[in-house]
Amino acid sequence: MIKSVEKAFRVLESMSLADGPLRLSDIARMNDMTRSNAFHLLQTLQELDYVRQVEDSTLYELTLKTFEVGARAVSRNSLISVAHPELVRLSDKVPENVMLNTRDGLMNLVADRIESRSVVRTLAHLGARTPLQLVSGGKVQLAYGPESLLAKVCANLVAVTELSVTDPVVLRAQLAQIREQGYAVAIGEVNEAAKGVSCPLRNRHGDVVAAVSISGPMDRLGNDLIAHYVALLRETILLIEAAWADGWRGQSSVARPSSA
Amino acid sequence: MIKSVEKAFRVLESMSLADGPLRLSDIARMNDMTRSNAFHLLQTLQELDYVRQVEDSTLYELTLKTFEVGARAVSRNSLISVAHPELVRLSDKVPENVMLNTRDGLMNLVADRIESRSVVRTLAHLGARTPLQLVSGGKVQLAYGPESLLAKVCANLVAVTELSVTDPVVLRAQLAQIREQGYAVAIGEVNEAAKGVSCPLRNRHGDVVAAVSISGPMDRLGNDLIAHYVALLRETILLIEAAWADGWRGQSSVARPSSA
DNA sequence: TGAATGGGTTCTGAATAATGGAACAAATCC
DNA sequence: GGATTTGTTCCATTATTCAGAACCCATTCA
Repeated sequence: MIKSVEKAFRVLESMSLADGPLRLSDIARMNDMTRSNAFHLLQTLQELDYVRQVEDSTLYELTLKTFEVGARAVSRNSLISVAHPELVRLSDKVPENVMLNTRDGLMNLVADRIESRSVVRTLAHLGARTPLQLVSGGKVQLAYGPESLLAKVCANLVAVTELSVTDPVVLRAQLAQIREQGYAVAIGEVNEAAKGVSCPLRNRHGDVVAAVSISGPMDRLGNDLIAHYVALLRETILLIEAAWADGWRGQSSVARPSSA
Repeated sequence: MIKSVEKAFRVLESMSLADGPLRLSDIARMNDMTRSNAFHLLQTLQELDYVRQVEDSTLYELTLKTFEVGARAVSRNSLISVAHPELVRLSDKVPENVMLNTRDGLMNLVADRIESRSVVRTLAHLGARTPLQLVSGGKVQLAYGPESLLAKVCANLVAVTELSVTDPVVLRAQLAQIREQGYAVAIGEVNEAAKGVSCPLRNRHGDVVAAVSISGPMDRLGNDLIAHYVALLRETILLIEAAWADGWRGQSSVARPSSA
C-alpha cells in the first residue's frame, strides 16, 4: 500500500463528499495530515487536473476530471443507453425513483436513474455503490448469480442499519424466496425510511446481468402496490431486453467522434 | 508533484482508456515503469477499491468507484436534472446528438447527452472534457464569459486538428461573431468529420452558465439546417431556463436517502 | 518431453522522495 | 490592534518507494 497514493485518494474522496470548496487546513484536519502534507497532495492533484483552486481564493475544489474518467469507465456498458428511454417511460407511470442496477464486484451500482418528480422523494444517487445484499437490486443479482459470488458476499456481511441482513442463512432464505417470486423487496436495509422493489434483467443467454428497480419512501410503497409495480417493471424489462437484443443485430452504426 | 501519486493516476487513466482488462506488464509498459512498480501501484489501487482483478485471472480492470466519485462531483449541478427531460424532447425532433455543455475550468464538459438514433452518428462521450475554444459549446461559453477567462484560454492555445484556432486574434473575432448572431458553430476543430451548433443558456441573473448543442457528422449538418436547429435550441433553452428558475422557488422537496 | 520464454509476484537493500516542523507573511478573528 | 489561524515555502531527516534479482507458474516451441 503506497502511502502517498492512499492519502491522495483520501483527499479526493473527502472533497467529493463535501458540498463545496474546502480550505487547506480543513482538508488536512479531515484526513489527519499536516498542512504541509495536504498542501503537497493538493498541489499534485492540481497539476494532474483533478483539483483546482477557486478563482481569487485559496479554497480548493474538485474539477470534473473524476467524472470524465468515471464516465469513460461505464461507457463500455451499452445496456445503459438502451435501457434509458424505457426507464424514462416507466418513470412517467410511477411517482418514485426508477433505477438501473448493475453489479460492480461485490457492490451494487446505480448505473442509471430517473428521479421521481414527487416532492417527497428518496435520494437515489447516480453512481452510488452499496453492498449487494443490502438493496433490492443487488439481492436480485445475488439471487440469480453464481454461488461463488454469494459465497464471497457471505464472507463479509456487515450491518449498516438494524434491518441489514448479517446472517448468511437468513440471506440465503431471502434469495430463495426472491427466485421463487421473481422479484426482490428491500426495506430500509441501507436506510431506515426507504423501500425498493426490483426485477431481474437478462441478456440473450438468459443470465441476469442487471436489475431494474423502483424505490421510494417506505410509507408510500405499501404492499398493495408491490404487485402493480412488479408488473410495470417486468413490462419495462421485456422492452429493454428486446431492444438490447436488437442492438446486437443492428450494430452496424458507423460511429465517428464529434464536436460539441 | 508527488511522484507515486502521479503514477497512480497515470495507471488509472490508462486503464480507463483501454477497452478491457489489462495485463500487469502492459500497464507497466504503457506508463514506462518496472513491473514491480506497476504491481505495487495496482496493489494499492486495489486495496482502495479503484481496481480489481478479473475473476480467476491475473488481468486488472477498473471498478466503477471512479464513476461513483465522479457522479458525486457532478451531482451538485441541479441544472443537469432540470435540463434532461427537455433535451430528450429536443432529441426527438433532431436526428443528431443533443448535448448539455458546462464549463469546468478551461475545459468544456459534456454534462449530459442524448444520443442520436441515427445509424451514422458521431460519438458524444458523456463526461468528455475538451478545451473550450475547440467546440461550439465551449465557444459560446467563452463568448459570453468574462475577459479574464478568455485571457487564460488565449494563453495556451493548442492545435488538435488543422482547423483548430490557434491565433488569439482569430478566436476573438469568432467570439465577436458568436455574440452578434447568438449562436456558435464549430467545424471539425477537435475532429475532422464533426460539426456542432450551440446556443447559450443563462441563469436567473442572465449569466451564461452552459450551452446546449446539436452535433453530428459534417455532411449532414448543412448550412441550410443551421437556422432551423438554432431555432429549436432556443426553444429548448427557454423551457429549461424557465424550469430552472422555478426550481429556485419550488425547492422545498424533502429528500431522504433511498434503497435500490 | 524438455528447454525457453514471458508473465505475475515476492523480497531486499539503496537511495530517493515524502514528510513533519519551523518560519513567515497574510488573512481572519475578537 | 493584538492574537490566532491560515496558506505557503524551505529544509533536513527518515521513512518510503522502487529497481533489480530471484522465484514460480504457465505457455510455447523444438
